[in-house]
Amino acid sequence: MKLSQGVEWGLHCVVLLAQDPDGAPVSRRTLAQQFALPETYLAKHLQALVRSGVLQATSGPKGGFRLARPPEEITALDVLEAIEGSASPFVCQEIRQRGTGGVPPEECRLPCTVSSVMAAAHEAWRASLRGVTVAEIRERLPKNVRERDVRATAPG
Amino acid sequence: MKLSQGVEWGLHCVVLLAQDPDGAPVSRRTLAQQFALPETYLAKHLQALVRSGVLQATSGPKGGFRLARPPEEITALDVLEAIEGSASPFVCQEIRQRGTGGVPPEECRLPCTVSSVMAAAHEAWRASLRGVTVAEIRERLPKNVRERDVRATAPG
DNA sequence: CGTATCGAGGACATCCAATGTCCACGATAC
DNA sequence: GTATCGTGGACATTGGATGTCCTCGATACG
Repeated sequence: MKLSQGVEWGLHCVVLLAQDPDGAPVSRRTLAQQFALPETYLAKHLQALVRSGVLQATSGPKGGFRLARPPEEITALDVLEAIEGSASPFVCQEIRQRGTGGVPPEECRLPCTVSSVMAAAHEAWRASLRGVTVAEIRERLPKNVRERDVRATAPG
Repeated sequence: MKLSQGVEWGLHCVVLLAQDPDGAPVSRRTLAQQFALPETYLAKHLQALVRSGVLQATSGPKGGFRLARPPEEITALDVLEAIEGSASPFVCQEIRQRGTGGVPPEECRLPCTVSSVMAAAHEAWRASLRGVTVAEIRERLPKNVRERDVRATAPG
């Protein structure tokens, strides 16, 4: 089980954008340079965040990305599922229906017990992430990091 | 994020073995036929369960696998981490230290906030799985499945 | 002791998603 | 009009998951 590293990129970028929610849009180039990330690949994840309604994009010169909602209304789960998708990491293959111990389909209308246990764990995981907002993450950063100006060090 | 299907195989096999904890060992062939799984590949996962102390293996004719502990003392987490490993799905790449916004290493002795949030979610997930034992899963199976004899339909 | 049946473990092939790059296109500020 | 931006598709690369095969040691049975 492995999470895409795009999740880390997305979370850090969204938190960074939360440091100046109403400022000018920040370009993907600036965001990529901020963390030394490959720009075009980061762009893929930023696109996913736009499609999910977490970020808002602006075209043209002076364009870029900003938060689509106040950081208090964006949860870590929003960012994660925008990038990773919301599918459960456990996919039940219904092996109970196969082989010499096969259970007939008419007895398999409900998910099997194993599947239910895994689903409950996934929901606990989601609940944990849903309980943390981007605003809270920002508040928990060290003071000097929290108050950094995103655009200050962007070279020409 | 995706779990290995070996987790599903392992859970079903362990639950099956829990239906007759003190019976004769069940061979990997019988287990594979029970769910129509590829035998040699299933063997890899069974080996992992042995290495983690969940199963106990016996060599020679009449050999096979049985539970290493009573099913009340085996949790879903034990089985899952035997097969998937116990590493967190989120691996912090410390991107906060890189790029134009780089934080100096001496300020990074503690894990970053993003990493902490992800770690808490992972722990919530583990706690959920740790709260369910193999014995409980077995109890929640339909009666006719729960009482099936593992070896009954094994052909020669 | 000899043989057949079992698990352990390594070498190897295959497949697919994650990662990363590049280009054509439309939008927009100046 | 042009340069800068995001969008989206095509493409190459890579590593892990999946799956097979072979050798080895252990053991039950005669």
